[in-house]
Amino acid sequence: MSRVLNGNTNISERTRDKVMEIVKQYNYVPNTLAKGLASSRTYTVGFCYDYTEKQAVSNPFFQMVLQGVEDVVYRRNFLFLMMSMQRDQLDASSFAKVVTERRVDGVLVPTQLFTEAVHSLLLREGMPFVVVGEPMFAQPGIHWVDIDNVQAAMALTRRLIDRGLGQIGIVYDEADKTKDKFVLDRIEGYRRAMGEAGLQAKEATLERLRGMSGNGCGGASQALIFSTESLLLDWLDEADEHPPADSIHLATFDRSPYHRHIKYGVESIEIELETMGIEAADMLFALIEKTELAQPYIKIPAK
Amino acid sequence: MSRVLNGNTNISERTRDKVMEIVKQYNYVPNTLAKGLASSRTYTVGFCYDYTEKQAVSNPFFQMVLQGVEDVVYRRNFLFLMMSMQRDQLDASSFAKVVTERRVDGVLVPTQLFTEAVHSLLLREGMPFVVVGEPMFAQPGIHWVDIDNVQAAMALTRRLIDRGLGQIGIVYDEADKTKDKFVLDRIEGYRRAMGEAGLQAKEATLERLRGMSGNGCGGASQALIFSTESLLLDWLDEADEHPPADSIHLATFDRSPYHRHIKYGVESIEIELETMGIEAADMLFALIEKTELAQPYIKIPAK
DNA sequence: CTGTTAGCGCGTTCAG
DNA sequence: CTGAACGCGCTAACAG
Repeated sequence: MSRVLNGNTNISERTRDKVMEIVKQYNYVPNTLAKGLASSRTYTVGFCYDYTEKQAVSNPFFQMVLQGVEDVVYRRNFLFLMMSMQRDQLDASSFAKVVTERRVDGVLVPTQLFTEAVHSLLLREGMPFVVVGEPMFAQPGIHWVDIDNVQAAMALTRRLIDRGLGQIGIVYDEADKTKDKFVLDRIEGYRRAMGEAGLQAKEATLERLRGMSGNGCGGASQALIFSTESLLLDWLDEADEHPPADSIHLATFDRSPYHRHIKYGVESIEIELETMGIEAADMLFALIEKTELAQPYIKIPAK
Repeated sequence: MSRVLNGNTNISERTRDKVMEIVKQYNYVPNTLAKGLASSRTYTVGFCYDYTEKQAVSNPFFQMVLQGVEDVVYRRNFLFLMMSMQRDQLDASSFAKVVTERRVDGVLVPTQLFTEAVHSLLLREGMPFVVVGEPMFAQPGIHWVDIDNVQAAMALTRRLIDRGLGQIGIVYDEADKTKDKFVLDRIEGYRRAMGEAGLQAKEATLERLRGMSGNGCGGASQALIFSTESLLLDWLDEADEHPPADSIHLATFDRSPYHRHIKYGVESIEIELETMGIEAADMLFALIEKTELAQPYIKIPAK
């Protein structure tokens, strides 16, 4: 009986039909748990998320990536489990529990959560995994998918340059720089675009910008690119107190419907979060099925 | 052996210790699947979410509620599964799959997704459930938890009144009104607060407001309360084209860090989404354990 | 109190 | 090609 349901070939037409009929009759639903117990697979993948990140700040990231993941997971007839994890509280997390109990066939881990401790746990348990976002530390055998932040920053910068803006600065946060790889990539992309246009790159933290306030909050820039959205919000706070002298353009990597209602124009670039979720899930399934992967990682270009 | 792990009382100290030692020694991890198969429980609850809702619009709702849910789910040593569902595509949804395969012990369903079809499926399968948000249709035996939107609207309205604003209108969308119960509640709360203050309530759709544009986009109001955030965004779009003649205050029920940077002041009220998640999950566990519930539903007051 | 055994519902043999 | 038996790891019921 299990043979017909699982598409085994060695089955006569007649038997198959007979089984199918009874299946319909009793409207039989296979028990995934039992199936899993017998085949030692769970037909479930896990998605790990940051418990500490309580910010309700417009965070399309989470939802969009999830959307993509769910898409392919559903198509494969899998389900997916959410696993919370507190930073540096690995043992107490439901993530650790799920992995050690082997309640999933593979996991997706956001780069912010992918510490060396997480990595070794995964390795020890032999659990397939894909990191969402480029990992903060390089190690052979780690598969990941990320947005091509260098390329996105170049595109965004070029867009400002094409507008005739020559004085363009980029704002970053010192702490983010060591914590999030994408901040470095965005700065890098900005530099390249400026270099190609023969313009001078100017990088500053919010504090440095404040020091240059003789020229307003923009430090003599016509445009400011914010490496993260929260920096943009911080800058806006300060601009309320000390408005910049000259007109200024703002730009960021996240989109918000509020942008067009801000006093200053806010330019942004579309980042394909959903695609990232899809690619990550596809990669994970390849690992689960031990398919040979063409490449250890994928970078998704922004449009 | 199963007896000691599951906290059975009829066990001698000596045996318990002996078992525990061996457990440590082999660092044994119980297999939840097998446990589930034997006890016909899954130690998992499902959270159903809207697949069609692709809007990355500042939607703290989802995340915040999830946060609360995860909190209590984790504390109970359960896990939770995400189940997508397309509106009016019940059969094809992973929600239906999870429920009929009994891969969870109970589910949480957002009111927007809680149709009669969903209800009868749940009933047929005998699956415990809690609706997140007040259901659109009344039926005995449905348990739900919601924000007290009437109270929240009253609080928000009063806050505007206390500011000395007398001409306060509320904006709603005709379609939302039939689809989302909370819109009705918010209008109701607004009415009450206005009534108590002896002020005249003025309700309008965005279209009606446009008609009154002789007096600007606000229709002679000093303040506008938007029943949903997307309406606020729509209004802002129109205000860019035809700015209101007089100064105007805006108010809404969702918070966004962008609000304070909008040309007009935006007042908002804190809605305790996380609490809603906690209460919903608690209620679900009560149902799963067949505990007697004090009340069929819970309304959470806004601060 | 404790050791033993029969399923839970499937996949996977192994004979026929 | 097909039916039957066994085992996945655990709980629950049954004797001791």
